[in-house]
Amino acid sequence: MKQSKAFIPTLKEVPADAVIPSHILMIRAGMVKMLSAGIYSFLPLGYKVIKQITEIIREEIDAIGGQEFHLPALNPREIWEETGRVEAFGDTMFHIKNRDYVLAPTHEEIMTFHAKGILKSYKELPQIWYQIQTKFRNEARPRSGVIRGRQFLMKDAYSFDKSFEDLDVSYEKHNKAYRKIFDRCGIKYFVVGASSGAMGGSKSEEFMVRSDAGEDTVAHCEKCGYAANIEVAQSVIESVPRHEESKEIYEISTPNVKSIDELCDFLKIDERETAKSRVYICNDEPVLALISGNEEINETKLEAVLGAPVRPGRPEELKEISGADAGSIGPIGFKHRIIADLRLKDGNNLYSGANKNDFHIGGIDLKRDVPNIEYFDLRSVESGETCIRCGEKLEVFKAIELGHIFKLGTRYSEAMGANFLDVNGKDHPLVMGSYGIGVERVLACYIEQHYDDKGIIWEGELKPFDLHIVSLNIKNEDVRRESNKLYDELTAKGYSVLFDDRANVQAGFKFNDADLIGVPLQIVVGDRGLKENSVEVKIRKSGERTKVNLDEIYSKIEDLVKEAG
RNA sequence: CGGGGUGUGGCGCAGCCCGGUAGCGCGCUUCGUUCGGGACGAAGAGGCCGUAGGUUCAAAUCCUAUCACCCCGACCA
Repeated sequence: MKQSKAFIPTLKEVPADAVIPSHILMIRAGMVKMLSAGIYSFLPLGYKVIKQITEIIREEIDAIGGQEFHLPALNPREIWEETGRVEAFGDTMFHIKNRDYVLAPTHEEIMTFHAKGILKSYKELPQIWYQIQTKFRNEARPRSGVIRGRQFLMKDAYSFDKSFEDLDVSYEKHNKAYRKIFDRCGIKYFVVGASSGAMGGSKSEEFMVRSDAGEDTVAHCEKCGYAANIEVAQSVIESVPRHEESKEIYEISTPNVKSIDELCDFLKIDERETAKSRVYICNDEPVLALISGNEEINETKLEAVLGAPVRPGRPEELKEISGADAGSIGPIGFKHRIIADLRLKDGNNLYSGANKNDFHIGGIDLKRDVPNIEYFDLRSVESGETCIRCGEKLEVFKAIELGHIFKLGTRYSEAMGANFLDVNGKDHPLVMGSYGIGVERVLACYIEQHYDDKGIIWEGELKPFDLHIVSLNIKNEDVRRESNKLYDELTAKGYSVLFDDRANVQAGFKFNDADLIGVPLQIVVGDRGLKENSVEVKIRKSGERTKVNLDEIYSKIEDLVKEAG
């Protein structure tokens, strides 16, 4: 590809609207251009990489028996009514104004529609069907470039099995295929097990990539691979000590002391000697949640414990419920349900609010003084805490969900009546799995993990080109002749080559463009080197440059391509 | 949806407070010089200042409405 003819509109300046590295670099390298919020055009360079990603996905899904479909994005609304998902998606689903169609946000219903009445016998199972197509979701807030868009390219596969045991097999095939796909893409990822909850599915796992631009917070153990969403993550933590001797309860005047910090300051005590109170309303009933010191209650865990949504009590309600305002509430004399974080289990000699403004109580023994207390895991895991599985340190960080494999079960087949006949001629709903990959996210995540201050650094299978010939001063006849010769021969040898043959572009400009685009190997052809019959080969990743005699350039390139991938 | 911010040439921005008919850098066109890490000179092209109303002799600038985009949060997979 000759750059003088290629449409690769690189940008020197950082676009005002882009914030995260991958977004900035994709725009600057001329890979994408935004059309509207969350809607991007892929320009030739970006699309080239996208095609390579989808090719890897195709190979690996085909290898486990997948068959590719091409499905409509425009769907009759009624098919989505059958499974109740028009309501479930709500405003996230795009509706067509002048006909009763919706734009498909995913394709469970459509695949199930095709299975229905056609996959009639257990003999035809299992099937793995997939597609790589654009999905539409009316995201309230698109962000981070291509990572959360209103339309996005997704590979989604669906498996159809005759039993849950067979589903396990299909699921495991995808699990392995996904690892191969992301490994081949050169992405560092980890797998988070997620309990799939109310969807009726039994198991789901998310393939995640660490990134500040992520929308999920996870706890991860580098050593043993334990990974969990912060909403369910656990760690080994020390409970507050139970002292030999339990003191008697006593009231302390604590004027204007509201926060735990203020309380510790005022009484010259450690935060572990305190129990913080938060009042939540659940099913219109107040619940007092106690947590050690200044830790935060994890509301998702709380909701799981209580089995219903919660909301923090409003300031004006608190006095009515407890007799005091926030900052002076505590378990002693609290008339409603009391639950506490495990860390506080059987703690004694604790300080907490007195349910009387400007007073706290000391000498609290939860075992003695709060007999109805219940203990649960209510706190969020924090970085540096101990892994429950291997004892190493956990890290807590943001992550992007790249892929999701999910045992659906019969939710869709039952709702839509997609049944098959077993050996005995008996009707059963197809047992389904669904497996998604955000294709553009793969690209964005790759860049998030492979860049420096100059630009993108391509390696491995995703690289848009093997080689970048950078010809300095192509008006010089020797340079022109040798560059063209190199370009023709390297292309003939089967390398994909980007050739910066632009006249009237300064050397520095070309170097910077080449670093920005990030092809792994640059071959710099200039008259200076040609006088010694040599060109310079630069490895983009290390910045290392070597003079190579033209006589041995092809063998050298062969070695370097192998090395640099 | 709540909070904050921004809309001025292809890109990045100044001008707005204090109204007087639009400017800078990059990019683009032509010519010349240059030519190994984003060159230099000269001459050009390109904007009804997001949109719609209003105030005023006069609006990029003041007022109102509206739209778009970005960030934080909520929501979502």
